[in-house]
Amino acid sequence: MTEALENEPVIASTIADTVCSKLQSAIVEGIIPAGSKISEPALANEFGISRGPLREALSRLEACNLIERKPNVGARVVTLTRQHLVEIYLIRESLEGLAARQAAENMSDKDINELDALLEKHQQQIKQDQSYYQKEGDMDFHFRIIKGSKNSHLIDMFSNDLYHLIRLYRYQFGMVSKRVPRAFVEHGQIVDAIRQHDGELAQFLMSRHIRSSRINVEKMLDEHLAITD
Amino acid sequence: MTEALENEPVIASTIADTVCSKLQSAIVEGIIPAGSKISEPALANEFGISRGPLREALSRLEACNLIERKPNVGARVVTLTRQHLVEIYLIRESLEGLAARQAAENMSDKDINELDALLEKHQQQIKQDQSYYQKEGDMDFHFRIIKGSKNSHLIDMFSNDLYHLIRLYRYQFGMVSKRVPRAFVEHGQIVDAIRQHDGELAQFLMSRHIRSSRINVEKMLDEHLAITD
DNA sequence: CATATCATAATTGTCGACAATATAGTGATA
DNA sequence: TATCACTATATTGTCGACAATTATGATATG
Repeated sequence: MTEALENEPVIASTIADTVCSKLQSAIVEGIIPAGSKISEPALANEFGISRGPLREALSRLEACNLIERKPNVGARVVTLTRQHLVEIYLIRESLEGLAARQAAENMSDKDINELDALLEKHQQQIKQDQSYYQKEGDMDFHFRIIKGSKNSHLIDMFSNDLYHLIRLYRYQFGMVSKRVPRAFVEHGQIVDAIRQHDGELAQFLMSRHIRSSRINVEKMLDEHLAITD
Repeated sequence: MTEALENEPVIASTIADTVCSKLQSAIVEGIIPAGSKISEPALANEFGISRGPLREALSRLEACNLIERKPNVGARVVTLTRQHLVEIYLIRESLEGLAARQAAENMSDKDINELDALLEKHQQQIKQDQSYYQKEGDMDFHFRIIKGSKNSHLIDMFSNDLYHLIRLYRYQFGMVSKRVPRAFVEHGQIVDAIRQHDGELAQFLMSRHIRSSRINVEKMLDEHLAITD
């Protein structure tokens, strides 16, 4: 609860901020479909704002890699290709391994207890409804570990860039894997390693966890087995 | 030479683009000192442009982590702390290890030959003038490997973010290490591994190379031995 | 009929002015 | 004297209009 207060010190948000958030959600959830062109006048009209703050929001979306802009031409929503997805997984394999290692070194007992609680909560959710865990819960866990690393630059990289792309992929490809039970077990192993402050082990387990996930995804993509349960 | 043409298809640069580049250089080279406040009217005046494109440039600088912006308050040039520097080194250790691995898998023979040529050139430069190699040459080498990974997202992350921060650190702390000869040897080992397409080895060597560099930097920072040769 | 050229329309980039917010300085009060 | 409140100033955020560039479609020509 202390955290909750610290995380939102003061929210002096500008129009560009709120619009950027809304657009992030809209793109991730596919409301603005992948590959579609973005018209500045149209969007500005829709939000009832001027083009100035909208352009600033677009700048940030470009930094998030959610849109691509060409000078004097315009912006398009990014389309996630298979190759790009693999690239992101490889990066996660590498970076989240580091995050787990630093989390094992830097997380406080309180942090770890909260992580445990999250795991417990996920177990409940899985019994009731796998889909939530698959879409957002898994992300919650991974993000928690990133934050636990206390590596501010690492946290930044995920918050501004990778986080949205991963969510985008989940919505866009929207396939349900049989790995959920297995992934949950692996999450438990990672937390154990962190609790023992075994950085090396945590790194190894996290890297392998994501690698397995990647291989699973590659297989599903190859077999065109999206949405097949 | 094919590459050279492909890399610069057409340069339809906007004002925001060029100003952003100039500001990047100015900040990295310390012309705009670390921690200094950025006044939008003043800067716009200096460049002879309006505040519109300047703000867009500032948005990108924020994405590069070269400045920090607070709503309704303004922008300040980032000041690189010791902790932040260590964070970046840890990230490089992780990411450039991955880059080396993928470079070993994906670099063509032509790419590798060019890498060899670069190494050769560096050897000449070291004999004449260590300082260039220290400041930019080393960066050239590392960036070349990143590009060699053919991992577009990885390349993006470095081009937009880490690259500038690393250069900033070099200028800001501006210390000369005795590791130059050793580092050069390690570069050679890495290229060898890449030539043999031994991804695992390349990854190991690159990670260790950066780790050594980090430890060296930490030691120098602890001893307050900046500028001491 | 296909291609090239040119004029038109639409979109993006840029500018200057106004509104909203934060900072600095002054004066009043405990 | 220190602290608080308030005013004045300066800076940032937002807007609407204009300029520059690109995309579109019609027309002419081989």
